[in-house]
Amino acid sequence: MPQDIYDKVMMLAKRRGFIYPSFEIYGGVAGFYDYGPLGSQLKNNVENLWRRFYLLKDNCIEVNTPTITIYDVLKSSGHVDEFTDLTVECKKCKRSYKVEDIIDDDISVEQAVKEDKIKCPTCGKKLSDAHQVNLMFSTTIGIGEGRKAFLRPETAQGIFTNFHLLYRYSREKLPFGVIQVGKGYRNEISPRQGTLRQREFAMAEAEIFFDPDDKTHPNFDGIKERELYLFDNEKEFKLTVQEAVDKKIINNQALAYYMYLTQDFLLSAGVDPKKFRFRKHAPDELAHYATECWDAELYSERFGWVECVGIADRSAYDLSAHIDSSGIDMHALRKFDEPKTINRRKIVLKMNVMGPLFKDKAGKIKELLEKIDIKDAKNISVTLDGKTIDVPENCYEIVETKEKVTGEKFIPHVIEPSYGIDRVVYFLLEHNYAEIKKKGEEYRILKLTPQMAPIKVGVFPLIGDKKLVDIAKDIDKNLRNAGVETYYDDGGTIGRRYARMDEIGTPFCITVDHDILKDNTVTVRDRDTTKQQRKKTEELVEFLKNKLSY
RNA sequence: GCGGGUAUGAUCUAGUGGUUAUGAUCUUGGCUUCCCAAGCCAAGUGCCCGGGUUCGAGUCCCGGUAUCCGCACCA
Repeated sequence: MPQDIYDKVMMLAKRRGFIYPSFEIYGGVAGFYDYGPLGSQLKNNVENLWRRFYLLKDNCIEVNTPTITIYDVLKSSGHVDEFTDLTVECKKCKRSYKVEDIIDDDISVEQAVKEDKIKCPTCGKKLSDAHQVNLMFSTTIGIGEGRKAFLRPETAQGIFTNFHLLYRYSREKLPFGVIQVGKGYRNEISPRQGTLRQREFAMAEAEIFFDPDDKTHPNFDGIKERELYLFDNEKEFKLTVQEAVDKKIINNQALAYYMYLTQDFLLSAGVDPKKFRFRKHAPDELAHYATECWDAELYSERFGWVECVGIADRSAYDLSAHIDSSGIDMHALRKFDEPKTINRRKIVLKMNVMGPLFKDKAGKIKELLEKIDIKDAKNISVTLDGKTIDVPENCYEIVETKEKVTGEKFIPHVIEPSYGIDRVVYFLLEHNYAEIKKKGEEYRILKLTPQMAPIKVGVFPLIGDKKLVDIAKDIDKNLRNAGVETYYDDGGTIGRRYARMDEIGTPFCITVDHDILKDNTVTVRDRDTTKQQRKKTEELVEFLKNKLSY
């Protein structure tokens, strides 16, 4: 029996082709959902609106990288170590532990569990239910042993691993932002709550790279007087973006700017402003890579406040990690206002002397010599394989040079807004779902914005008269050719057809009645007011395009 | 992963171990020619999966799966 809005929304979603449980004919699998025809279109509309905000408004660039990600990347990023622990819980004191931390190395985990060797370090009670907490799906690349890999738990790493190329693409100027829209995978222990927590899910992430000494944003002035909807774990309040930064409630301009962009996006998409807020992560709930994080939370009548967007300051965490493990230079250059001239003593090696003298070690010695700090022009030596090797004076020259230094290297910091698209899609359905009574019967309207609605216009002949049908079909075709998603319908009564469109959020309906034969006009009905206005057929495309534009 | 509830057409739902599984919504065709889910006629689609008990299981039992609630988990 339908009980609350979640049930009603999910019923409607399944019946009308928004969301289906995946693999249902084989019993279904928890954590997987299909988007049907209308759901796919709605999701596309959400993603495309998102792109408008990040690609157009914020001038980001977009990339696409594989969902299968090699071990090395996720090892460096910290995901491997944070994700593959066998954990146990103590039923009594409710603590959970990594098994490796509390048992001896010389017994296997299975054995330890069987023999009750695992005891709670805090209260001494027996621990049970050891289980693998590995939120990444693993796979192998190639046949046989193959190469270890995972399905990515976030799209971000594909951006970080290309940083040096993208930095060049952006003409070596900061800040610049890179986005990726795609699937992420987390092998959740027990996914629930429908599409709000899936094992395969759509994400839209932006990684914006900043100079850590300058976390300002070029568009900040334009939005600094706008209000942010904030929550400090006690009360909800509003502050302008500027105030939030001044009062240090939000650490820096960049973070605050992307919070506002996120708020603007969600409200434009049709999220109910009364069911929206930002909540700051407490220090102990921060992800391993984050130094500050704000969640955009949306309110569900069933589930309460749900995180839909995380906006994190990842600092230099990821780039540092990839520099360390790959050896690739992913630094950025901070240019000085004026190039500085630095006097340097430099060693110039005479390889024609060193070669014959050191033979196969010459190359390595050269590398070492180029790194050392030269204090004494004489008595130069290096340590190779534990042996000290003196380098005779005839092997090199010390020259005094003046070098122009144009800037200093640093590792950029990253601000990351990360969106769970499936959650946004669900909330658009829940927040826009409305029920009214019509003649005592329940009447459902999905008040999606015209921009988000999967179908923009219903096109109907008032009655099945062939003349009207032909004209209506013609109008339908013209609108489609003009790029407007339509739905032609001549089945059932006119009221039923309006009702069908209202239920899937179609904002407009065009009805062709007999007046078309006199003055070439049709009626255009507005979903929310049910008011109609007459329009000449030749005005339709322009009229609708105007209503549907962003 | 633990404990509890639930599972009947696309959706909602009735069903006491015993004929061909109830009703509604829905979909399709026909009549009606109509501006907000009208009516009439006809048709269509279903007992989550696997075992067991029984002469006989949608119904009882066991296991699985899905889903809901609570706990844990959600970097």
